Amino acid sequence: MRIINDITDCKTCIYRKMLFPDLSDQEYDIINSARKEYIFKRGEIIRKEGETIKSFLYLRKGLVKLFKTDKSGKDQILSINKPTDFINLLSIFSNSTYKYSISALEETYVCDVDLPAMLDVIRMNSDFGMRVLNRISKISDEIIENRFEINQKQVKGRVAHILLFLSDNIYKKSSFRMPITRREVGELISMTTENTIRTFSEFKKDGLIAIEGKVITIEDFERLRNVNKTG
Amino acid sequence: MRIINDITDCKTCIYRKMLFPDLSDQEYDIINSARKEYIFKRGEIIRKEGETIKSFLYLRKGLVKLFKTDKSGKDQILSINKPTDFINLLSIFSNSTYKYSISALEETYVCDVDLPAMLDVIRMNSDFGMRVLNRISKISDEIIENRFEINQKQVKGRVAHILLFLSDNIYKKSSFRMPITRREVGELISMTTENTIRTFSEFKKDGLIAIEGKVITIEDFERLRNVNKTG
DNA sequence: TACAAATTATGATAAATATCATATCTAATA
DNA sequence: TATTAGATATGATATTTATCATAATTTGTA
Repeated sequence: MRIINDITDCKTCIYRKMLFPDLSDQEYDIINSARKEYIFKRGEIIRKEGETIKSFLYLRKGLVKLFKTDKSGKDQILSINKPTDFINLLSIFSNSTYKYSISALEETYVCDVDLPAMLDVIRMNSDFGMRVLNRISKISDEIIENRFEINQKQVKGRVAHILLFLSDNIYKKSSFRMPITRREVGELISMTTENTIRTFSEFKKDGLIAIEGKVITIEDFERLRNVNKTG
Repeated sequence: MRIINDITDCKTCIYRKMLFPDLSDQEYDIINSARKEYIFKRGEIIRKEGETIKSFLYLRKGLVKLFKTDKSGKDQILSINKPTDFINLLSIFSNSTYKYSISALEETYVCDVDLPAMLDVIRMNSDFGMRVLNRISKISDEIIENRFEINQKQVKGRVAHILLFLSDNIYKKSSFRMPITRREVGELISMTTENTIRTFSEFKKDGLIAIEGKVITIEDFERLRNVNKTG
């Protein structure tokens, strides 16, 4: 992890319009002066379950996973998040400590705004508050919705679900480098690594996808979407 | 469903201290005049997936389930909620329509406050807003946490989890009338009705619980907690 | 480059869970 | 009260998934 000293001013940030379109100069200054920017390398832990929540985290660039570790040491992945998500989740309002960990799946840029400063601006500008709330709550909603989907399916449907999620939501391409290992796919869909791998092999054999090293190409969207629905 | 015409004034409501300890008279009046109170009988639907969210719902008395229905018509229960939960969940901030349905598991009293009035008071009183947010976000957090727990376990552990949830969190007694059928227990823990029933029978045979009609008595907490942890 | 560790891969088998069938019991209601 | 739908119960069997074992391949790093 590396702190960026020469940070971008929020006023000129390219993401400004996505979140801060209507703050006053004073409000910008409060956020800007309470803000740090960090780069995390692939594999680095951004926040660990149990740590005190001290700031809002805004994902500027990169890809992260939110996960929990059970007593036996096994991980369960709650979600994969991309720019420009807030990755603090709801816990920021209901808990003082993180209930999950966050780690970087690729080089990731995070804006870190001190909690009190952010709450001050939310209190000053309730529209901004609602927008933040809206964005944060969407992440919880998606996790719940996603678990609902996953729970209805069995292995093949679950793997298809994840492949389509990566293709449709993250990369918006039919060909992409897998950002997570097969084990992690398993942690995301509550399946063993072996069965996840087997399913990838089967999809390849059946011509649904092509696998070249880490690169996956979806070759038959129609059938894959069908497996997602029915399998 | 029946509307209560002679509704309790928030200022004198016994639940006041749990949520509204510090509102001004003006703020009370805004909420009070935008408020209705309903009684739902056991089995009645309180809100249906897809309906427009028009109000905050506060559970005064009773017990409800939040559930989603998939394409094939099967239900999945997200959570069971008791007084004095807000039962709107997060969707209230991130969606305009319900993403799940709510139904009454017993006679249930619900306070229904128009959304715009509630948002006005939240804007006027940010401490109140934070308290509401805190309460709502806790429900989402609990759903996520609960799924995490359930996913790690297999049938026996899952059934034990639900029995202990009902005993520890809902009734705070070792003996209680089951508020949901075995099918619904299955919908809550992602298991078939048959396997859920079989597990109840097995717990009975092993002396962990006693079953008399709808009444369940936990007879051996220690072993049941152990099954919850390990099985 | 070479080594170690992690990842992907696949087979054989065991275990868990779902499905189908049938029967009894219970609760709602005409 | 008689009827019926739903809930509980249990067995037999099929299907799905996990576990264990072993090997090839890839990746990170000394």
